[in-house]
Amino acid sequence: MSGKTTIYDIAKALNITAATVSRALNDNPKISQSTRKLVLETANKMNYKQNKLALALRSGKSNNVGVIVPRINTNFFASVIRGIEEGLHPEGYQVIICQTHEDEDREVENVNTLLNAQVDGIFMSISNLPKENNHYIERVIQKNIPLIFFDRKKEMKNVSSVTIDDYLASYQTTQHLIEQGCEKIAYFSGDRSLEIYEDRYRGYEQALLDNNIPINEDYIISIKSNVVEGRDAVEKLLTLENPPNAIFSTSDFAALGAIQKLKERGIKIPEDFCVFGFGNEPFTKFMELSISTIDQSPLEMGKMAAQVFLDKINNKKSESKVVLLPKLLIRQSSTRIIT
Amino acid sequence: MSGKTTIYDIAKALNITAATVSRALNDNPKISQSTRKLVLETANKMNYKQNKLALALRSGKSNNVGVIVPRINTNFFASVIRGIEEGLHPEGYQVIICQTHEDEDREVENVNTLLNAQVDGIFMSISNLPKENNHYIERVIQKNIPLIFFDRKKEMKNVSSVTIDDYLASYQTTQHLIEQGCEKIAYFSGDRSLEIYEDRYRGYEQALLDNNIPINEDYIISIKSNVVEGRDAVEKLLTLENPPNAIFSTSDFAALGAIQKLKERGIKIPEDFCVFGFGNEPFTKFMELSISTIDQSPLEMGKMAAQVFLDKINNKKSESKVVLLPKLLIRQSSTRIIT
DNA sequence: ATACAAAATGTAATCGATAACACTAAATAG
DNA sequence: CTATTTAGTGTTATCGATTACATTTTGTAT
Repeated sequence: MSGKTTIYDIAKALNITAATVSRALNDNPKISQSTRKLVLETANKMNYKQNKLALALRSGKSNNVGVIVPRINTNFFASVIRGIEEGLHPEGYQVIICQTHEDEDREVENVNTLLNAQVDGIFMSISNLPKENNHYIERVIQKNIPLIFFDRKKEMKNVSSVTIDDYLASYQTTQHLIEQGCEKIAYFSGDRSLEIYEDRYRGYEQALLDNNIPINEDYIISIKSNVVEGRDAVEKLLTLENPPNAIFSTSDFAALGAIQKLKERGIKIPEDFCVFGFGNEPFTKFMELSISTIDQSPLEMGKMAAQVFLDKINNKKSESKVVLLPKLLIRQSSTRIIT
Repeated sequence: MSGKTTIYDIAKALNITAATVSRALNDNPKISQSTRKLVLETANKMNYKQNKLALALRSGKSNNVGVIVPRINTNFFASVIRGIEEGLHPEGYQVIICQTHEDEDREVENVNTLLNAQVDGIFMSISNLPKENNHYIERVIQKNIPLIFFDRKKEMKNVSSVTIDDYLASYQTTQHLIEQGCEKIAYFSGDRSLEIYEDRYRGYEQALLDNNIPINEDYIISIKSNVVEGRDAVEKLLTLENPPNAIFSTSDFAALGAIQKLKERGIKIPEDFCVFGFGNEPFTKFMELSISTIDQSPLEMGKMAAQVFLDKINNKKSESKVVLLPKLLIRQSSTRIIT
């Protein structure tokens, strides 16, 4: 009795067949009330639990979905996953999580693993820039398994996506900084071969152009999302002949690093210098000098992604491109003028 | 051609049987080099991927493990999960994540779901205090599925656990605060019906006793882990006739709330008041006034839990109780004396 | 009581991979 | 040149649940 009761065990106990047991358990109309009741009672007594694997093999649906993210221990990704989980759990789906650690090979491997596991759908925030090598993504599409990109998407046919309007977020932020009296705005960019970072850059650029501010290439620095890179970037900026008086960082962590370094140099924020982050990491709110940032509504993003998946599964829509509105959180680090 | 190649398809293509194909793919010795090569080539050409579900059904091993946590979007749990994932991925396991939202029913439900899904092991940080109702846990043990508690454990036979030495962490912290000249130490406690919170309380208590400081019941406040509760608790403490001059909070978030409120009241930290948190949330380090806290090594905890699971699976050990050492991170919020 | 419809149950195939056992063919021993 | 080993394949049952189809039982009408 290692605790594995199957419908055959129940059938044997009641001297009927497994088919009847199955029908009873599934509320099949072709069954008498008496046997149904008997089966249900016995199943309960024998502590029967349906083997989802057997079901999955037969039905071709595993009731699992996969989520592929660069890493899970950042607020953003953890929250999106939570959103997906909350959206899908009521429908009986379990979430399988894979991390790529920003590694391209790992991403390919993860996709394959999930396909082997027969997941019913894949949610993914891409880590790399699958140059021409979309092979592994094509395979998902071919197998007709719903694929939903979130945040870091890639424009493709037959693939859904849920993102925020990164262009708008960036445009509005830049506009805000200009309104605060900053015209020399440095920009910390992520890898622009990823669509979101390209969109953000375009927003920044356009806002400057619309305000007749020329683009200064010296102000544009490519960084990775961490504190140290923010510090280093500021150091570089301050050595310029004509240093900036604001930073729009596409990473909250880099924004934090920038603030640290600026303070060390005795530069006053926001009086002398404004800083704006991106992502609404929890710490941005907690700081003594709270950091202005952009909220990407990760929880809603996850829930929306779940909904897109369900719509596809239920044949309501074949493909959706959902774009959420960014929320500018204007806090102390960029507030000179109180309106 | 929806992209589902099975070994039968390969067999048919080569005019051999599925058994032979299976043997070829599994490097079975009873096969000729020529057919093996042929099969491998054909499998590759037909883009064959093994169906893990079929394998799982037959072998009884799903190669999935389940993780049950209160929530995933906090640094601690996200990091533990990351650790588990990193420890298990090389062995071919996938991680399925479930959240309880601190709800007892949800916890029971999650365990059942994971059992149905035939997971090979369950990692869990318990949300509730299964009074006498250990039924759902017993079932896991009966089915002989490795169960590993982490952090929030419950002492049980046949169940492994990975925790830090909460008693020691608490004792050392209290001792540290006393050494900093604080003898009136308030204590923010979690729910003491959970073992970890009881252990932490005992450490606090013992350290005071060992220093001949009487316990002041007014200083002991039960809180939930968030900023607001920390603020409220401080307010209460400051109305006391004899208010404390230090707080040891078992939650970083509450510690942050406390610091905010103390500053608003013009109380200087650490000169007039020391604060110590618990958990090493990222923000504690980033604050202008960095917050002293205790690191629980969540990544290592996860990796260790993974190892404990593997040891059990491989019959190396039947049950392990691993206790990691806490790391006191003494930062500005509790540093009066610089040694 | 007979015929026939309706209800309830049984039989067997299926999902995909594996493995114990059976079998064929070639290889070696005598 | 026959006997026996052995390398290589084939046959078939299995994991657990579901379901189309077949069969039995029950109920109803005449």
